[in-house]
Amino acid sequence: MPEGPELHLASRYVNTVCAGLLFSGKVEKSAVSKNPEVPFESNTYVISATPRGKEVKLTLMPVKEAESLPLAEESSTAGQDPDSPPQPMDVVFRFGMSGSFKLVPEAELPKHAHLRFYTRESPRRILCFVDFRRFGRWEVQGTWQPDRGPCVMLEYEKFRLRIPPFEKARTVLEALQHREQDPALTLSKKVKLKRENPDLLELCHSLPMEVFHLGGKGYDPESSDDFTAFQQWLRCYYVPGMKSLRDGNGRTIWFQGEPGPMAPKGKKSRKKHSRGKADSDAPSSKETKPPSKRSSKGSSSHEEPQGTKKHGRKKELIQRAENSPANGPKKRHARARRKGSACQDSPETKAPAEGKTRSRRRAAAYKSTEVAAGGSRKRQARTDGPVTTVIPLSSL
DNA sequence: CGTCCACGTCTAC
DNA sequence: TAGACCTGGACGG
Repeated sequence: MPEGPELHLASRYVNTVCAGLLFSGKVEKSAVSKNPEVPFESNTYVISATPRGKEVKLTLMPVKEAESLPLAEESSTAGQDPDSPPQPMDVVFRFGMSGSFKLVPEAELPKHAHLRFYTRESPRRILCFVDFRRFGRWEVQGTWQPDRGPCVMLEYEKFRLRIPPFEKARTVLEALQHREQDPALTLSKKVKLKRENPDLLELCHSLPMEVFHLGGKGYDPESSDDFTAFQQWLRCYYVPGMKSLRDGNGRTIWFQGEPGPMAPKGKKSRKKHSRGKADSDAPSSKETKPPSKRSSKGSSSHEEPQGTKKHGRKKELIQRAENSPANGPKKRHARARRKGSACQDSPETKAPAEGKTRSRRRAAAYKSTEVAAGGSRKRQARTDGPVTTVIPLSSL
């Protein structure tokens, strides 16, 4: 679950479920993951988490057991000097598109659990890093990525610093200044006005905060099938009647009203998927199909959202929205597909068949702040938050 | 069955 | 600035 607020919630989840929980042994990595092994081993350790933007740091902290050093017992330290206790270790995670943490009974190891921390209890449990698409990364003894933007949850004030170097951005910020209210007002009045009439920068913070306060409704591995609260919260993303366009990076931007003067015009041909190189993980097959060319042009931004039009999603969404008993029989899951896909992910487990279909229609509406940020962000900067390096005046 | 799409980075041209 | 990296659900034929 990759959005900023969700990583924040993931961190809280880990700290909640792991509070007072003792872990033991080695950290186990799935065979298919290309991420590094985590060479940590301890008889007894605890786990805590720290969030920052779109990263979460797990700290593995060995616990000194005051009384438990019976000599014979320490046989389990493979490559470790028995005399020196294991050192604490930090592991920094990025979640990619689908990463999450989940604490489960050992008997219920989920599919795609690529990193596993075992508890010490008798029926063991496992804290898993679950990531079915495997875009997530972790780094042993990692630190926060240096060129990331500030955390919208914890470092919001940094967004107010560093006036962007380009004129238009400065103009915009000046415009925000000019919105300042009457200096004669009391502070509480000013705060109140600001709350009622938030500017762009204000929203960069308040939106993720709102998601965070949805709490378990938005991110909760225990009841991860229920996204209704989050969907209710969304105003544009996949909301019927809203428009969407693809930006220069091929990302679909949802919005209401006019797209603005910087809207993508040309609509270049889409990315195509073709070659897939046979990985040890991949199901072989002949991947030599010609680049399927389809050039969807003409991004008529009025009309319906492009994505919805093409695939009838709008219908689907309206249907969902109207999914009340009064609407008569829907054919909804007319064909419940049960594909027994070759799950190479966790070969050693019999992947509990888990038939729930999770809704995919959930994501990052708060990201819509990027719409206003225009396309000119710093080259390499990751999109942790609205690191609005340039906010063209015209886009406001 | 094939195509398209999805909450994000990375890196090779 | 395109692909690459992945899995899997929805949909079209």
